[in-house]
Amino acid sequence: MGIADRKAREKEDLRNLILKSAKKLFVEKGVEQTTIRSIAESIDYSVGTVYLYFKDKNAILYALHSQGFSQLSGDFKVLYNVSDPLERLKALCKVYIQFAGDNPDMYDLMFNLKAPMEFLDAINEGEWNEGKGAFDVLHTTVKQCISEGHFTGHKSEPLAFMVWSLVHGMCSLEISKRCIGVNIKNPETIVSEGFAEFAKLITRL
Amino acid sequence: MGIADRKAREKEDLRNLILKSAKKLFVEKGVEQTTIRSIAESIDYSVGTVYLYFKDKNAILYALHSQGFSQLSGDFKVLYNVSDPLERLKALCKVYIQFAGDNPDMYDLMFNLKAPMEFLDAINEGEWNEGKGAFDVLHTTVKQCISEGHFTGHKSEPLAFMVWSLVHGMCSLEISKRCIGVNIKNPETIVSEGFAEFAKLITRL
DNA sequence: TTGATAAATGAACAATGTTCATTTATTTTG
DNA sequence: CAAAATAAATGAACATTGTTCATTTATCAA
Repeated sequence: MGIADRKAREKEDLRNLILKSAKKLFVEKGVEQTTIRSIAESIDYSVGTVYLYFKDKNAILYALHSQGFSQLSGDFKVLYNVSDPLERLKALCKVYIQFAGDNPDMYDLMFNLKAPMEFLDAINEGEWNEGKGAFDVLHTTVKQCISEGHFTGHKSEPLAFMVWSLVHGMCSLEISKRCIGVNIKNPETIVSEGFAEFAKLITRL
Repeated sequence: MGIADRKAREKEDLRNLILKSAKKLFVEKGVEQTTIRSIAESIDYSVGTVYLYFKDKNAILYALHSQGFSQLSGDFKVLYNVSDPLERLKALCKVYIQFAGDNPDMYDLMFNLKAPMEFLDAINEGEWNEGKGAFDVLHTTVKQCISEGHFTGHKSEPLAFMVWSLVHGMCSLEISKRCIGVNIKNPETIVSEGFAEFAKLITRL
């Protein structure tokens, strides 16, 4: 059916238009300041139409949340070129940090906002495939580091979690501007400096 | 003036009552679900009265934010008993993690919520003494580790930031339940296991 | 007792997320 | 092609929020 196809395509298009506009407004004005009305208005549709495509505001947040993880996964693809596991581990952290720095609002949405996860709870049984995929890349890399003789006596999963926590913590603190409040000398470069210390630290192991 | 004193005390009392009740509701129902009306109702005062004692909702959040840092600083006091800097550094992390685990909602309010920081921006020039104090304890400890021969070739401030990021990241990921979504085998123990890996790692340096 | 000051009230407002009866557009049917 | 059926879109209406402020009530000083 060509007509059904076209209608499906049109529905998909409008759905994407809503998401695109919502993301733009989120980045510009923040999640809380972005109203369904403003989203609707920005694409010249009525409020009700938005609710025809998304159950509620959290559903929009979750959809963007998913898009964010797709993008991050895409960014991770450059890691295929790095054969040495330890170098790949460090490169992975850098890609992660770069992503957070380039898309702070998106990062916040993905990791700090609770709304998308609540939506996830409500829908299925907490299955969060995007996040799982990203963590697996890290975990696998750590395992490869270990099997190449690094991190002797360490367990892969807690170690991977530790690395994730480290980079996530740096990005979160930077994004929420807690570094500035705490009077760090160079808030602009503290993340890369902090990570450099970590890289130095693990290179010897 | 005894009367003026009593009145000042009464004002202080009511202010604290509002805070106490607000904190209780925040912990029970979450920050967003707690309305000014519900706070007022729970202490049998009218909505307007709450606004007599706090400029707006963010002011309440910031007051609790400050209380949280006071509590954390208090918890840090046990560290005076630990003379070895490296042991003290590890103990500091443990106290931090313990605090976050015991008061997840408070921790979230202190480190993830943007509202209190926005309030801070609005009032004075981003001076955030409570946070500064807590970071200084960490920074000083790291410096002492270095002067005792640990972490050779590392810079104290970025290293302190790295440690802070690590524990903050672990606590944040745990509190926001991202660990569960990502299919970590034992989400209940991953924080202590992750930290154990870190402790093992720095003990050799 | 009375007037002034401070404290407390709650109705009212604007903004928000959300719903749903109604209208409009599109497709299918006779 | 007209009419019925289906799908899509609308926006007025509702409940709930943070916030304000004219009014009332309580407290104190003269």
